[in-house]
Amino acid sequence: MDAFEALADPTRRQIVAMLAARERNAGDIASRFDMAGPSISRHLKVLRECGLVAYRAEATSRVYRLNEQRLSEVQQWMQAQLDICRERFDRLGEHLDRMKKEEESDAKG
Amino acid sequence: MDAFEALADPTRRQIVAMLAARERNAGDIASRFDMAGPSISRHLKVLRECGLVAYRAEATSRVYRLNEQRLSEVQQWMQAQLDICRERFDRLGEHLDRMKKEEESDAKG
DNA sequence: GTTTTTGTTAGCTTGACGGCTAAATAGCAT
DNA sequence: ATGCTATTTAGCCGTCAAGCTAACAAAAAC
Repeated sequence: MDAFEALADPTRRQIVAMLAARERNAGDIASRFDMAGPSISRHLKVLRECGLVAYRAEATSRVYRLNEQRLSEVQQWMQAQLDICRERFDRLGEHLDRMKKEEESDAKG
Repeated sequence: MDAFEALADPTRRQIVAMLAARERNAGDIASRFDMAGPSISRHLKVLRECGLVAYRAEATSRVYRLNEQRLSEVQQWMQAQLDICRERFDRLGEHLDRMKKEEESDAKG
């Protein structure tokens, strides 16, 4: 499952948001959801496998952290589409400006 | 289906990218995929219903365009998480700087 | 070494998604 | 009116995601 699919799930987005603020162990994360432990564990696995989070073992617990790099890749795709869209919009503005000027000079000439 | 789920599908992301560049009618979009027309039509419906695209009727065809606003909302969520993550990282940097300074003044004193 | 704590894996069920073909709808042309 | 083109809707099917419970693994504590 890729990062886009992983982020499609609201529970996983919440986990990402939690880890953006600070790292947490699996139990801490699970305790904040009204959902069985194994279900959260699976969500964490999905996030791990697509590279959105990583963890380190610490005694019996696993401390998860967000992988800012992978999230950034997704963000950049969104940004790129917006840029393309807005750049086109800007061009349209310029185009209309040109049309307006030509119209004015036509009126004069 | 919300915008995050809609963007989880690669075909729909391609459509979004196509429409970021310029508006296109349904047939034009469909022709660029090795997939039956109705399948693309369904993808367009999903994108419509979550507000990522809109269309206007033009003769027998429907001209689709990207709704930059909705895409922007998704982008902003990503950005917010990254900001939180990076702000924390910056704080850590400052913290380490403080520690280093204290260490230095300890060495002197 | 057994028990406790913490977390993951296995196995099952259910519901939704995404593809297809066939049929319906809507505008345009003749 | 009839047919032509563009697009969507209906209905079907296979796959897969996400939830649950029960079982397993590994480190820590006693």
